[in-house]
Amino acid sequence: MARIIMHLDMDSYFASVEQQANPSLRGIPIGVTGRPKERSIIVAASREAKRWGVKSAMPNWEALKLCPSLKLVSGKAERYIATTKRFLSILKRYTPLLEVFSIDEVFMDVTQEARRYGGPLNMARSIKDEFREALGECITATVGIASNKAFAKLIAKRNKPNGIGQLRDEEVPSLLSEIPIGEVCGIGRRIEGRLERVGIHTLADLGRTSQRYLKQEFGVYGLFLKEIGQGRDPTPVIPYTTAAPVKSVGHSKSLPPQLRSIDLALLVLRGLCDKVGRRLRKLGYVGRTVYFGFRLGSMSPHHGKQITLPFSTDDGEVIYNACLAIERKMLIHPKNVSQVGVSVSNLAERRGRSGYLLDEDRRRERLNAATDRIRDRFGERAIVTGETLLFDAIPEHVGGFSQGEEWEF
DNA sequence: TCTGGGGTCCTAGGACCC
DNA sequence: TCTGGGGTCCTAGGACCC
Repeated sequence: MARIIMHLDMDSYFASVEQQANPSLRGIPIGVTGRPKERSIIVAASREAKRWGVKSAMPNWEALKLCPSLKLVSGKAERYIATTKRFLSILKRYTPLLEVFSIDEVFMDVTQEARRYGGPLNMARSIKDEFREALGECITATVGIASNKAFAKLIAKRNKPNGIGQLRDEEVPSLLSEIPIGEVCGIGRRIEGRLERVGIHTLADLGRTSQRYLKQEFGVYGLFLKEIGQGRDPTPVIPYTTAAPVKSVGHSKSLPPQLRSIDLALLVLRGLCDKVGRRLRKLGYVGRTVYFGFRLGSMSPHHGKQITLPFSTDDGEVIYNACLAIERKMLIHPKNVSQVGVSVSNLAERRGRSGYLLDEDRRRERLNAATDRIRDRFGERAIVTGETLLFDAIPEHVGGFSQGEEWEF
Protein backbone atom coordinates (compact mmCIF):
# COMPACT_ATOMS: atom_id res chain seq x y z
CA MET A 1 0.00 0.00 0.00
CA ALA A 2 1.29 3.40 -0.93
CA ARG A 3 2.28 5.61 1.94
CA ILE A 4 0.64 8.96 2.63
CA ILE A 5 3.30 11.45 3.66
CA MET A 6 2.69 15.02 4.74
CA HIS A 7 5.26 17.75 4.86
CA LEU A 8 4.29 20.73 6.94
CA ASP A 9 6.31 23.89 6.50
CA MET A 10 5.62 27.06 8.46
CA ASP A 11 5.31 30.21 6.31
CA SER A 12 7.93 32.94 6.85
CA TYR A 13 8.21 31.41 10.28
CA PHE A 14 10.24 33.76 12.48
CA ALA A 15 8.71 36.79 10.80
CA SER A 16 5.17 35.48 11.33
CA VAL A 17 5.86 34.79 14.98
CA GLU A 18 7.09 38.37 15.41
CA GLN A 19 4.03 39.75 13.62
CA GLN A 20 1.76 37.66 15.80
CA ALA A 21 3.49 38.91 18.94
CA ASN A 22 3.52 42.55 17.87
CA PRO A 23 0.50 43.89 15.92
CA SER A 24 2.44 46.97 14.78
CA LEU A 25 4.58 44.70 12.62
CA ARG A 26 1.63 43.22 10.73
CA GLY A 27 1.08 44.05 7.10
CA ILE A 28 4.51 45.62 6.64
CA PRO A 29 7.78 44.25 5.25
CA ILE A 30 9.93 43.02 8.11
CA GLY A 31 13.16 41.08 8.21
CA VAL A 32 14.17 39.05 11.24
CA THR A 33 17.88 39.34 11.79
CA GLY A 34 20.56 38.98 14.46
CA ARG A 35 21.01 42.58 15.43
CA PRO A 36 19.58 45.31 13.25
CA LYS A 37 22.11 47.79 11.88
CA GLU A 38 25.02 45.46 12.47
CA ARG A 39 26.50 43.60 9.55
CA SER A 40 24.23 40.62 9.57
CA ILE A 41 21.84 38.68 7.41
CA ILE A 42 18.10 38.23 7.06
CA VAL A 43 17.07 35.01 8.76
CA ALA A 44 13.41 35.30 7.79
CA ALA A 45 11.47 37.77 5.66
CA SER A 46 7.78 38.49 6.11
CA ARG A 47 5.42 37.86 3.23
CA GLU A 48 5.34 41.60 2.53
CA ALA A 49 9.14 41.75 2.42
CA LYS A 50 9.34 38.79 0.07
CA ARG A 51 7.29 40.76 -2.44
CA TRP A 52 10.22 43.18 -2.64
CA GLY A 53 12.60 40.34 -3.34
CA VAL A 54 13.96 40.06 0.19
CA LYS A 55 15.04 36.51 0.93
CA SER A 56 16.53 34.70 3.87
CA ALA A 57 20.34 34.51 4.00
CA MET A 58 20.55 37.89 2.26
CA PRO A 59 22.86 40.48 3.86
CA ASN A 60 20.92 43.25 5.59
CA TRP A 61 22.39 46.00 3.43
CA GLU A 62 21.27 44.21 0.29
CA ALA A 63 17.77 43.66 1.66
CA LEU A 64 17.51 47.34 2.55
CA LYS A 65 18.59 48.29 -0.94
CA LEU A 66 15.77 46.20 -2.41
CA CYS A 67 13.22 47.36 0.13
CA PRO A 68 14.10 50.67 1.82
CA SER A 69 11.04 50.51 4.08
CA LEU A 70 12.10 47.13 5.46
CA LYS A 71 11.82 47.00 9.22
CA LEU A 72 14.59 44.97 10.82
CA VAL A 73 13.59 43.02 13.88
CA SER A 74 16.04 41.19 16.08
CA GLY A 75 15.20 37.53 16.47
CA LYS A 76 14.16 35.97 19.73
CA ALA A 77 15.09 32.30 19.67
CA GLU A 78 13.16 31.35 22.82
CA ARG A 79 9.96 32.68 21.28
CA TYR A 80 10.35 30.49 18.18
CA ILE A 81 11.23 27.40 20.18
CA ALA A 82 8.20 27.94 22.40
CA THR A 83 5.92 28.32 19.37
CA THR A 84 7.36 25.20 17.77
CA LYS A 85 6.69 23.20 20.92
CA ARG A 86 3.09 24.38 20.80
CA PHE A 87 2.46 23.27 17.24
CA LEU A 88 4.31 20.01 17.72
CA SER A 89 2.09 19.11 20.63
CA ILE A 90 -0.90 19.62 18.34
CA LEU A 91 0.61 17.53 15.55
CA LYS A 92 1.51 14.57 17.70
CA ARG A 93 -2.17 14.02 18.33
CA TYR A 94 -2.61 13.36 14.60
CA THR A 95 0.09 10.70 14.33
CA PRO A 96 3.01 9.40 16.37
CA LEU A 97 4.99 9.07 13.13
CA LEU A 98 6.16 12.65 13.33
CA GLU A 99 9.65 13.67 12.25
CA VAL A 100 10.96 17.04 13.42
CA PHE A 101 13.03 18.10 10.44
CA SER A 102 13.87 21.60 11.67
CA ILE A 103 12.38 24.30 13.86
CA ASP A 104 9.70 24.99 11.26
CA GLU A 105 9.37 21.79 9.24
CA VAL A 106 7.82 18.47 10.03
CA PHE A 107 7.20 15.21 8.16
CA MET A 108 4.28 12.98 9.07
CA ASP A 109 3.45 9.51 7.90
CA VAL A 110 -0.35 9.51 8.03
CA THR A 111 -0.95 6.35 6.02
CA GLN A 112 -2.89 4.87 8.93
CA GLU A 113 -4.66 7.98 10.17
CA ALA A 114 -5.75 9.83 7.02
CA ARG A 115 -8.95 7.82 6.54
CA ARG A 116 -10.23 8.76 9.95
CA TYR A 117 -10.29 12.39 8.84
CA GLY A 118 -11.86 11.68 5.46
CA GLY A 119 -8.57 11.73 3.58
CA PRO A 120 -5.30 13.63 3.87
CA LEU A 121 -6.68 16.88 2.45
CA ASN A 122 -9.30 17.11 5.16
CA MET A 123 -6.73 16.14 7.70
CA ALA A 124 -4.50 18.99 6.58
CA ARG A 125 -7.43 21.42 6.78
CA SER A 126 -8.15 20.27 10.29
CA ILE A 127 -4.51 20.83 11.30
CA LYS A 128 -4.53 24.32 9.82
CA ASP A 129 -7.77 25.15 11.66
CA GLU A 130 -6.26 24.05 14.92
CA PHE A 131 -3.15 26.09 14.23
CA ARG A 132 -5.20 29.23 13.66
CA GLU A 133 -6.97 28.69 16.98
CA ALA A 134 -3.84 27.97 18.95
CA LEU A 135 -1.18 30.13 17.29
CA GLY A 136 -3.12 33.09 15.89
CA GLU A 137 -3.96 34.45 12.46
CA CYS A 138 -0.42 35.43 11.50
CA ILE A 139 1.22 32.05 11.95
CA THR A 140 0.29 29.77 9.08
CA ALA A 141 1.61 26.58 7.58
CA THR A 142 1.70 25.03 4.14
CA VAL A 143 1.10 21.31 3.77
CA GLY A 144 2.34 19.10 0.96
CA ILE A 145 0.93 15.60 0.53
CA ALA A 146 2.52 12.84 -1.56
CA SER A 147 3.50 9.21 -1.30
CA ASN A 148 7.06 10.02 -0.17
CA LYS A 149 9.04 12.65 1.68
CA ALA A 150 10.92 14.28 -1.19
CA PHE A 151 7.77 14.96 -3.19
CA ALA A 152 5.69 15.98 -0.18
CA LYS A 153 8.34 18.63 0.52
CA LEU A 154 8.42 19.71 -3.08
CA ILE A 155 4.65 20.06 -3.25
CA ALA A 156 4.59 22.09 -0.06
CA LYS A 157 7.17 24.47 -1.52
CA ARG A 158 5.05 24.87 -4.64
CA ASN A 159 1.95 25.72 -2.62
CA LYS A 160 3.42 28.39 -0.36
CA PRO A 161 2.21 30.33 1.45
CA ASN A 162 -0.72 29.12 3.52
CA GLY A 163 -1.65 26.37 1.09
CA ILE A 164 -2.37 22.70 0.82
CA GLY A 165 -1.17 20.63 -2.11
CA GLN A 166 -1.54 17.00 -2.94
CA LEU A 167 0.36 15.03 -5.54
CA ARG A 168 -1.49 11.95 -6.75
CA ASP A 169 0.56 9.08 -8.12
CA GLU A 170 -1.01 9.38 -11.57
CA GLU A 171 0.20 12.98 -11.75
CA VAL A 172 3.82 12.06 -11.08
CA PRO A 173 5.00 11.23 -14.63
CA SER A 174 3.87 14.54 -16.14
CA LEU A 175 5.29 16.46 -13.20
CA LEU A 176 8.73 14.86 -13.54
CA SER A 177 9.41 16.53 -16.85
CA GLU A 178 8.46 19.92 -15.38
CA ILE A 179 10.61 19.96 -12.30
CA PRO A 180 14.17 21.26 -12.55
CA ILE A 181 16.59 19.07 -10.62
CA GLY A 182 17.69 21.89 -8.32
CA GLU A 183 14.23 22.11 -6.82
CA VAL A 184 14.62 18.82 -4.99
CA CYS A 185 15.84 18.79 -1.40
CA GLY A 186 19.20 17.06 -1.56
CA ILE A 187 20.34 18.44 -4.91
CA GLY A 188 22.41 21.49 -4.13
CA ARG A 189 24.35 23.85 -6.38
CA ARG A 190 27.33 21.54 -6.93
CA ILE A 191 25.43 18.42 -7.92
CA GLU A 192 22.99 20.51 -9.95
CA GLY A 193 25.91 21.99 -11.88
CA ARG A 194 27.47 18.62 -12.59
CA LEU A 195 24.16 17.19 -13.80
CA GLU A 196 23.39 20.24 -15.95
CA ARG A 197 26.75 19.92 -17.65
CA VAL A 198 25.85 16.47 -18.95
CA GLY A 199 22.45 17.62 -20.15
CA ILE A 200 20.31 16.53 -17.20
CA HIS A 201 17.91 19.37 -16.46
CA THR A 202 14.65 17.89 -15.20
CA LEU A 203 13.75 15.02 -12.92
CA ALA A 204 12.54 13.12 -15.97
CA ASP A 205 16.03 13.47 -17.49
CA LEU A 206 17.44 12.11 -14.27
CA GLY A 207 15.06 9.17 -14.31
CA ARG A 208 16.19 8.24 -17.83
CA THR A 209 19.88 8.28 -16.88
CA SER A 210 21.40 4.87 -16.25
CA GLN A 211 21.83 3.89 -12.64
CA ARG A 212 25.31 2.67 -13.44
CA TYR A 213 26.40 6.06 -14.59
CA LEU A 214 24.88 7.87 -11.61
CA LYS A 215 26.42 5.38 -9.20
CA GLN A 216 29.79 5.81 -10.82
CA GLU A 217 29.61 9.61 -10.69
CA PHE A 218 27.95 10.17 -7.32
CA GLY A 219 28.52 7.03 -5.29
CA VAL A 220 25.65 5.89 -3.11
CA TYR A 221 24.08 9.26 -3.69
CA GLY A 222 23.60 8.27 -7.31
CA LEU A 223 21.10 5.64 -6.23
CA PHE A 224 19.02 8.29 -4.50
CA LEU A 225 19.18 10.46 -7.64
CA LYS A 226 17.88 7.63 -9.79
CA GLU A 227 14.97 7.01 -7.43
CA ILE A 228 14.03 10.69 -7.33
CA GLY A 229 14.13 10.82 -11.12
CA GLN A 230 11.47 8.13 -11.14
CA GLY A 231 9.27 9.87 -8.62
CA ARG A 232 10.29 7.67 -5.73
CA ASP A 233 11.94 8.26 -2.37
CA PRO A 234 12.10 5.29 -0.03
CA THR A 235 13.39 7.32 2.93
CA PRO A 236 11.21 6.58 5.96
CA VAL A 237 9.72 9.16 8.31
CA ILE A 238 11.81 8.88 11.46
CA PRO A 239 9.57 9.61 14.45
CA TYR A 240 10.94 11.98 17.07
CA THR A 241 10.61 9.24 19.67
CA THR A 242 13.27 7.10 18.00
CA ALA A 243 15.40 9.85 16.47
CA ALA A 244 19.14 9.39 16.77
CA PRO A 245 20.82 11.31 19.56
CA VAL A 246 22.95 14.33 18.71
CA LYS A 247 26.26 13.50 17.05
CA SER A 248 28.13 16.74 17.68
CA VAL A 249 27.78 19.98 19.57
CA GLY A 250 29.48 23.13 18.35
CA HIS A 251 29.51 26.89 18.22
CA SER A 252 31.16 29.39 15.93
CA LYS A 253 31.33 33.14 15.69
CA SER A 254 32.29 35.76 13.14
CA LEU A 255 34.47 38.63 14.21
CA PRO A 256 33.82 42.25 13.29
CA PRO A 257 36.22 43.42 10.56
CA GLN A 258 38.09 45.85 12.79
CA LEU A 259 38.80 43.17 15.39
CA ARG A 260 40.19 40.34 13.31
CA SER A 261 43.27 39.14 15.15
CA ILE A 262 44.21 35.72 16.40
CA ASP A 263 44.38 37.11 19.96
CA LEU A 264 40.79 38.25 19.93
CA ALA A 265 39.79 35.06 18.15
CA LEU A 266 41.24 32.99 20.99
CA LEU A 267 39.42 35.08 23.56
CA VAL A 268 36.15 34.56 21.74
CA LEU A 269 37.01 30.89 21.39
CA ARG A 270 37.25 30.59 25.16
CA GLY A 271 33.64 31.73 25.43
CA LEU A 272 32.55 29.34 22.68
CA CYS A 273 34.25 26.40 24.43
CA ASP A 274 32.43 27.22 27.67
CA LYS A 275 29.14 27.31 25.80
CA VAL A 276 29.87 23.92 24.23
CA GLY A 277 30.82 22.43 27.60
CA ARG A 278 27.68 23.80 29.18
CA ARG A 279 25.50 22.34 26.44
CA LEU A 280 27.21 18.95 26.69
CA ARG A 281 26.55 18.85 30.43
CA LYS A 282 22.94 19.86 29.86
CA LEU A 283 22.52 17.03 27.34
CA GLY A 284 24.31 14.56 29.61
CA TYR A 285 27.05 13.87 27.07
CA VAL A 286 30.81 13.78 27.06
CA GLY A 287 32.86 13.95 23.86
CA ARG A 288 36.34 12.87 22.81
CA THR A 289 36.96 14.57 19.47
CA VAL A 290 37.51 18.33 19.37
CA TYR A 291 37.42 20.24 16.09
CA PHE A 292 38.82 23.74 15.89
CA GLY A 293 38.10 25.73 12.74
CA PHE A 294 38.51 29.24 11.43
CA ARG A 295 38.23 31.41 8.34
CA LEU A 296 40.63 34.04 7.08
CA GLY A 297 38.63 36.78 5.37
CA SER A 298 34.89 36.71 4.79
CA MET A 299 34.66 34.60 1.69
CA SER A 300 37.57 32.27 2.39
CA PRO A 301 36.97 28.58 2.91
CA HIS A 302 36.95 26.99 6.34
CA HIS A 303 40.19 25.64 7.69
CA GLY A 304 40.43 23.41 10.66
CA LYS A 305 41.74 20.33 12.35
CA GLN A 306 40.39 17.89 14.82
CA ILE A 307 42.04 15.82 17.47
CA THR A 308 40.81 12.90 19.46
CA LEU A 309 41.64 12.98 23.13
CA PRO A 310 42.53 9.86 25.10
CA PHE A 311 39.53 10.61 27.35
CA SER A 312 36.06 12.17 27.09
CA THR A 313 35.14 15.55 28.49
CA ASP A 314 32.35 18.04 29.01
CA ASP A 315 34.60 20.75 30.42
CA GLY A 316 34.96 24.02 28.51
CA GLU A 317 38.53 24.47 29.69
CA VAL A 318 39.65 21.05 28.48
CA ILE A 319 37.99 21.73 25.13
CA TYR A 320 39.72 25.09 24.96
CA ASN A 321 43.13 23.59 25.67
CA ALA A 322 42.58 21.06 22.90
CA CYS A 323 41.81 23.95 20.55
CA LEU A 324 44.97 25.73 21.61
CA ALA A 325 47.00 22.63 20.86
CA ILE A 326 45.52 22.55 17.37
CA GLU A 327 46.02 26.27 16.88
CA ARG A 328 49.72 26.00 17.71
CA LYS A 329 50.12 23.27 15.15
CA MET A 330 48.33 25.18 12.42
CA LEU A 331 50.31 28.43 12.68
CA ILE A 332 47.43 30.73 11.87
CA HIS A 333 48.33 34.11 10.48
CA PRO A 334 47.72 36.54 13.33
CA LYS A 335 45.73 38.99 11.18
CA ASN A 336 42.43 38.70 9.44
CA VAL A 337 40.87 35.83 11.37
CA SER A 338 37.23 36.39 10.46
CA GLN A 339 35.57 33.48 12.16
CA VAL A 340 36.35 30.85 14.79
CA GLY A 341 34.47 27.74 15.68
CA VAL A 342 34.69 24.70 17.90
CA SER A 343 32.77 21.49 17.79
CA VAL A 344 32.89 18.34 19.91
CA SER A 345 31.92 14.96 18.47
CA ASN A 346 32.49 11.30 19.26
CA LEU A 347 29.85 11.71 21.94
CA ALA A 348 28.84 9.24 24.60
CA GLU A 349 26.38 9.40 27.45
CA ARG A 350 27.93 10.55 30.63
CA ARG A 351 27.74 7.85 33.26
CA GLY A 352 27.99 9.11 36.80
CA ARG A 353 31.21 10.63 37.93
CA SER A 354 34.16 10.23 35.64
CA GLY A 355 37.16 8.39 36.99
CA TYR A 356 39.21 11.51 37.45
CA LEU A 357 42.54 11.00 39.11
CA LEU A 358 43.66 14.54 39.72
CA ASP A 359 42.40 16.86 42.41
CA GLU A 360 42.44 19.64 39.85
CA ASP A 361 39.97 17.74 37.68
CA ARG A 362 37.67 17.10 40.60
CA ARG A 363 37.81 20.76 41.44
CA ARG A 364 36.84 21.68 37.87
CA GLU A 365 33.99 19.25 37.93
CA ARG A 366 32.59 20.75 41.12
CA LEU A 367 33.01 24.24 39.74
CA ASN A 368 31.13 23.37 36.56
CA ALA A 369 28.33 21.73 38.52
CA ALA A 370 28.03 24.79 40.73
CA THR A 371 27.92 27.33 37.90
CA ASP A 372 25.46 25.14 36.00
CA ARG A 373 23.11 25.14 38.97
CA ILE A 374 23.27 28.92 39.24
CA ARG A 375 22.69 29.37 35.53
CA ASP A 376 19.79 26.94 35.62
CA ARG A 377 18.13 29.07 38.28
CA PHE A 378 19.08 32.58 37.29
CA GLY A 379 19.85 32.37 33.60
CA GLU A 380 22.92 32.04 31.39
CA ARG A 381 24.11 35.55 32.21
CA ALA A 382 24.06 35.03 35.98
CA ILE A 383 27.73 34.05 35.98
CA VAL A 384 30.05 35.16 33.24
CA THR A 385 33.79 35.17 32.82
CA GLY A 386 35.67 38.17 31.50
CA GLU A 387 36.05 36.42 28.19
CA THR A 388 32.32 35.85 28.02
CA LEU A 389 31.62 39.53 28.52
CA LEU A 390 33.75 40.36 25.54
CA PHE A 391 32.15 37.56 23.62
CA ASP A 392 28.70 38.97 24.40
CA ALA A 393 29.72 42.32 22.98
CA ILE A 394 29.97 40.73 19.55
CA PRO A 395 26.68 40.61 17.67
CA GLU A 396 24.72 37.45 18.12
CA HIS A 397 22.68 35.84 15.40
CA VAL A 398 19.54 33.84 15.35
CA GLY A 399 19.79 30.93 13.02
CA GLY A 400 18.06 27.74 12.17
CA PHE A 401 17.91 24.84 14.56
CA SER A 402 19.34 21.48 13.96
CA GLN A 403 17.76 18.09 13.72
CA GLY A 404 19.69 17.27 16.87
CA GLU A 405 17.78 19.83 18.89
CA GLU A 406 16.18 18.28 21.95
CA TRP A 407 12.45 18.72 21.63
CA GLU A 408 10.38 18.20 24.72
CA PHE A 409 6.79 18.84 23.95
C1' DT B 1 61.61 -13.62 0.62
C1' DC B 2 57.80 -9.56 0.13
C1' DT B 3 52.83 -11.81 0.88
C1' DG B 4 46.88 -11.95 2.30
C1' DG B 5 42.72 -10.36 3.97
C1' DG B 6 39.78 -8.25 7.37
C1' DG B 7 38.75 -4.90 10.56
C1' DT B 8 38.79 -0.48 13.44
C1' DC B 9 40.02 4.14 14.37
C1' DC B 10 41.33 8.64 12.92
C1' DT B 11 41.62 12.76 9.91
C1' DA B 12 40.50 15.77 6.03
C1' DG B 13 37.46 17.40 2.81
C1' DG B 14 33.22 17.87 0.18
C1' DA B 15 28.36 18.17 -0.27
C1' DC B 16 23.95 19.07 1.61
C1' DC B 17 20.14 21.05 4.83
C1' DC B 18 17.55 24.95 7.57
C1' DT C 1 31.18 46.58 0.56
C1' DC C 2 30.75 40.82 0.10
C1' DT C 3 27.31 37.12 4.59
C1' DG C 4 25.44 33.64 10.19
C1' DG C 5 25.48 29.81 12.78
C1' DG C 6 23.90 25.17 13.65
C1' DG C 7 24.11 20.62 11.97
C1' DT C 8 24.24 15.81 8.92
C1' DC C 9 26.20 12.28 5.82
C1' DC C 10 29.72 10.23 2.62
C1' DT C 11 34.40 9.18 0.86
C1' DA C 12 39.14 8.20 0.90
C1' DG C 13 43.58 7.40 2.71
C1' DG C 14 46.74 6.25 6.46
C1' DA C 15 47.92 3.92 10.86
C1' DC C 16 47.52 0.02 13.32
C1' DC C 17 46.05 -4.67 14.79
C1' DC C 18 45.29 -9.68 14.16
